[in-house]
Amino acid sequence: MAREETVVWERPEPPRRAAPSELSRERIVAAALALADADGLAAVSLRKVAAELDAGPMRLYRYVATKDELLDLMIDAVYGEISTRRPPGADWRAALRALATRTRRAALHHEWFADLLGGRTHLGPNALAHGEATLSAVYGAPGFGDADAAQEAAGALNAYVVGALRREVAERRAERATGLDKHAWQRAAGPYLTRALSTGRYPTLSTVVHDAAHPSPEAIFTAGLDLVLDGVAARHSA
Amino acid sequence: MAREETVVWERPEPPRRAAPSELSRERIVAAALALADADGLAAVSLRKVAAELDAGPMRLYRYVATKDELLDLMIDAVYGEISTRRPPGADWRAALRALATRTRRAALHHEWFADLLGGRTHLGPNALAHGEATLSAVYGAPGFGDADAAQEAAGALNAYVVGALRREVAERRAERATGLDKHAWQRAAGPYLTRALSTGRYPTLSTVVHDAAHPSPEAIFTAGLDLVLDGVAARHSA
DNA sequence: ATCGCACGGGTACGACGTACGGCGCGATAC
DNA sequence: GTATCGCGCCGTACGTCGTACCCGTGCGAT
Repeated sequence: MAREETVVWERPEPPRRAAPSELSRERIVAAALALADADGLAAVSLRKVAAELDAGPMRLYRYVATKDELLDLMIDAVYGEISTRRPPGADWRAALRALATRTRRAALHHEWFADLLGGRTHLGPNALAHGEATLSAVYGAPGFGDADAAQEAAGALNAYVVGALRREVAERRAERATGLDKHAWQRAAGPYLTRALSTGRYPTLSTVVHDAAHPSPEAIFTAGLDLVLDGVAARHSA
Repeated sequence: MAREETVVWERPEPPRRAAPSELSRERIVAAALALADADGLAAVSLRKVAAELDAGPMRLYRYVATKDELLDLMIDAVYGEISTRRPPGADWRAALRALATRTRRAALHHEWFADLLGGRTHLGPNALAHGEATLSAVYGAPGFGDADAAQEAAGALNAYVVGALRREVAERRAERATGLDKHAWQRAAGPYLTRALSTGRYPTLSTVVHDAAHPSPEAIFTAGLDLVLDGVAARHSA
């Protein structure tokens, strides 16, 4: 650093006790969440997170071994926002419904969460708590004694939620990209789609798209959710 | 380029008719698939794909506007590998089962496909054909006249498949990362998990993990699949 | 007061997606 | 036949990324 190239007088003071900004995983993750919420996952870089905390990039490596690890922490933070409290007096079905709905709310609040959902095994404490809540909703229920049955039900439900949320977020983004137009998506989303559908190569698809009532995203989510829960119930009674 | 800074004799010839390597979307996508299959999605960069075809990076931009567009083409190429032919004499249930199973096979063959599943709206011709096949399996079935019901069933099934495949691929990778050990995953996957489970904070989770039979991934996939199909059937008869 | 060591984090590297603009080629005008 | 023009292809270069490396700093032992 500027060995002798200037005289003392015009050489800056040593970097003011560097950056006395206190760091912690919590502060780091909070800053990362803020960036991701504001501008998407792509806006989360170690450099930007660090800058947000008045630090150089490498300081973060004391708290996090790799960028992926930061993402893991972010995921678990969101799981932490999803309450796992069971509504009082709720049967297994209502309990599962509540968990799924809350997960959906979290994913819509942090759209980047959907990008990460199911991408790597989530083993953070909050994710485990979420898994615990899901499993205990069915495992305790009468007639659900089998551990395998419980795992199967919880796994299937979870898979549905992951897939449904990813699709919903993807559609929401596509919609937003074609201008903020309200529900003109299925006919405005690129004249391309209209053209593709009118080629006659996808007859069922175009009939269905044309005839369907296009319910709200929330209605679609709950309809599919109930469908899966019906499947769980079918196994349950058998 | 080297305006006059050397004499002719030591100035290289003009770049030999550049690279006469013939390009096409097909060749580009094929090269990208090969890279992704070999080393994962992260290994797919425009530079590497181009290099594979003896071209400079920018040549690809004649065929593809952006890297995301290349990814879209890759996705559609995989959808193209998934046969949409309906098994002869199959009812709606068998038809959906066949589609889901084939999708799974494709995702296990191209693990990176799972990374992209559900991430953006898939509107390529092969993806549309896949959607057509899914919808027509239920829309034609007796008692499935309602377009909304068909869309609901197809959507729920698709969401399940996306979530289940992402989880399966993620687990497979985690397993591979802890050494190639066969099925020691649930007890070796980090002593961390064992420790976490023995804290007593996840009682159901640890009971279930301990008691469950841990079936093969394929069995898990089909079990969940049948559960969802049961749900579809429940709606169907109603 | 001096020395030695450990380690925190700044500097720098290689790779990325792609904006930009200059070079070379084909078409047009004489 | 030659000179000029314009366009479009793609090489060069920029800004950014994750993180390896290693130097300088500050502390504990002497």
